[in-house]
Amino acid sequence: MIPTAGAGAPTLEQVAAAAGVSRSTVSRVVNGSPKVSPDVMRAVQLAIEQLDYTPNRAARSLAARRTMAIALVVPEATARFFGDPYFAAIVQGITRELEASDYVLNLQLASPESPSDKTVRYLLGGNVDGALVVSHHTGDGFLASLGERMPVVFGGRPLDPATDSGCWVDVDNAAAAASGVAYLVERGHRRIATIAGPADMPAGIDRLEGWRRALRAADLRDDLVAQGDFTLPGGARAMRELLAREAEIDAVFVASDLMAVGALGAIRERGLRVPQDLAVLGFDDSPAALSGEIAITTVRQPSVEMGAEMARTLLRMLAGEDVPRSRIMPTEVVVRESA
Amino acid sequence: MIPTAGAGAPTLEQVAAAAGVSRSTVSRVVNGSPKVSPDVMRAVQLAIEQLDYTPNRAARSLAARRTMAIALVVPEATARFFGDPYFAAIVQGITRELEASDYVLNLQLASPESPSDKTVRYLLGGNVDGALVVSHHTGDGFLASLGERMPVVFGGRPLDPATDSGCWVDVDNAAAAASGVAYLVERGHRRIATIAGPADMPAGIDRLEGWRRALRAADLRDDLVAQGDFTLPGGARAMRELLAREAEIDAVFVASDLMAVGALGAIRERGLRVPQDLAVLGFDDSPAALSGEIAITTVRQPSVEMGAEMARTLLRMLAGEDVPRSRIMPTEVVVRESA
DNA sequence: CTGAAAGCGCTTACAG
DNA sequence: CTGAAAGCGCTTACAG
Repeated sequence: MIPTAGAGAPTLEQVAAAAGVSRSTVSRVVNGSPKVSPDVMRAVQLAIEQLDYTPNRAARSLAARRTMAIALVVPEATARFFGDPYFAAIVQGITRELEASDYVLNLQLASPESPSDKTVRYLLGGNVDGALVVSHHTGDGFLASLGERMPVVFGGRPLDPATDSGCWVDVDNAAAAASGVAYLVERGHRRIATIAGPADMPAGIDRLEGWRRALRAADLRDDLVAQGDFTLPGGARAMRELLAREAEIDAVFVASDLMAVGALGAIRERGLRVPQDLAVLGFDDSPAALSGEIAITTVRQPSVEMGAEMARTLLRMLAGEDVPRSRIMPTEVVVRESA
Repeated sequence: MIPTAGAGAPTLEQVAAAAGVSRSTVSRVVNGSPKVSPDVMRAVQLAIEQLDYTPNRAARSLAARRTMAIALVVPEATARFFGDPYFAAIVQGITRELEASDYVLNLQLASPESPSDKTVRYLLGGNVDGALVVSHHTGDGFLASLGERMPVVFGGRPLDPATDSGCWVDVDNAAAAASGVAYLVERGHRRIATIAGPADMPAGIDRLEGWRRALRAADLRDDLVAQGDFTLPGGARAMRELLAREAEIDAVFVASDLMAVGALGAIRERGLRVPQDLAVLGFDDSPAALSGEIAITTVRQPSVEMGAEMARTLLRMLAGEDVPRSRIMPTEVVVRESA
């Protein structure tokens, strides 16, 4: 016999009867209303304890017109979501912050192109009170305008400031990348390539821009660009392409640590030493930077903290508070072995 | 001004009015009841379309006493959940199967020791109709007995057949490991070590047992065991330990591909060649097996398919169908470069 | 095949 | 500070 979930669970009505008060009063206690006398409060809490009462979520949602659920929307294939420690950090920050709240997190893995009908219906069908959107791409107008329909916090700046809505948490990717590349220049590197992130994502666009900016400031050539896709094999592929194109490269700025790990593999295949023959600078400071034999020097962004800040901001929006449109977090160059 | 989610959404009542029928009839159409005349059905569908109606999930849950939500419970730290491609495969299979259903998936990352109050309340509070539990450990009596409270499908056999409840999907880990080790023996290896998985998990216990069984069958010594934890650094650590203890090792069976990647790094540090000096056999056939420079020979388990099978089984339980208590999936040795 | 009505378990003004 | 009552938006026997 298969049991049924939540069958026979005690109701607020039963708690009220047990405590000898009205349902309204039990509701007030459950929701932490301040205007309940101490002794009544105690009686109700006792009854709740004895009956092991848990409020029915559906009934609560229906009556209060709030779901107490938040969607985490990630327009990426499952494999990429799980493959990049960056996401792990973001999720960790989010769950850490939500743990203390009454909200639950619902994960919506969408396709990178445009969200499925099911995702759209889910989001717009009143199933969540707000959404956290991470890793958004150009062309996803639906997500970009989601902020007009419900409270939304984006991880990363909007691609098109005109159409985009909602708040966001980000780092100054261009400045961060530029400071990393400036470090390479300072160390004496002159032929500096880059492995860029996707050209349809803010992080991809801005880090490339930062690399460019730093090279121009140093009067160096900015022609060595290989396109990456934020995956490990993509980083390896891009590095091979770079190596095939130009033998004189003495440093490479890779737009994510995971791609940097791939690049390191490609460099090793060619028998080159890191950092002696070729310096490698990553971005993120995710666990990937420390996963290989050589610790990767990287531009650190506080990913866990960014996830936490996203959640915190959404929680405040949900509580009706005013929040700043954007929050820019600090970055720093973390020097290790690879550069 | 922050918008409110789902505000002003059309109700079933409005659809009924627009279509000129009763609410009951609209409900029947929405739920695909067969006893609705074709023309009425068409009229209702038209009204639904025009109003862009989506049923209110909370109201539906409350009235039907079903949540249309499934929990995915993973008693692992965020970092491990995201770090191992095995989980990615499982989730991929699950979401693929659920995509076509009306159920949504709620991720519950719990601590490996015992689930937090919030997780327990969430599961028992009638928030989901059933649960999928992956990566369970000894000592988690709550999860083990969850099957007595609601429909549950486990990924992996129960640790204690007596107290455990619910259904499960698994491979024959012992037999699979034994066949892999038999392959190593066949290739002429004689001093075969193992890096085991956690001793509090079925997969850890059974793969170790399989390694042992195959060695004894071949009259070889089974004393070279190092304890791993299913993480990459853990695999590297265990391999270093093995290498320090015994110089004559000519092969190692590693209980997961991710640990095998770590082991490969440790072997390279020692200047040994794979597979010439030391053969490495992994387990899973996850993307990790192909992530490095050398393709890892591994014991394949159909992880995506196992996730899909778990979801399928739960869906059938939820539909009131009888399902087999367990389902054992096939495995095979995939020969590549490392052994 | 269709509708009227009760009810799912809560919250929330409104009175007092 | 507390309670009676309406109502949230659905589903589901029950009649017909």
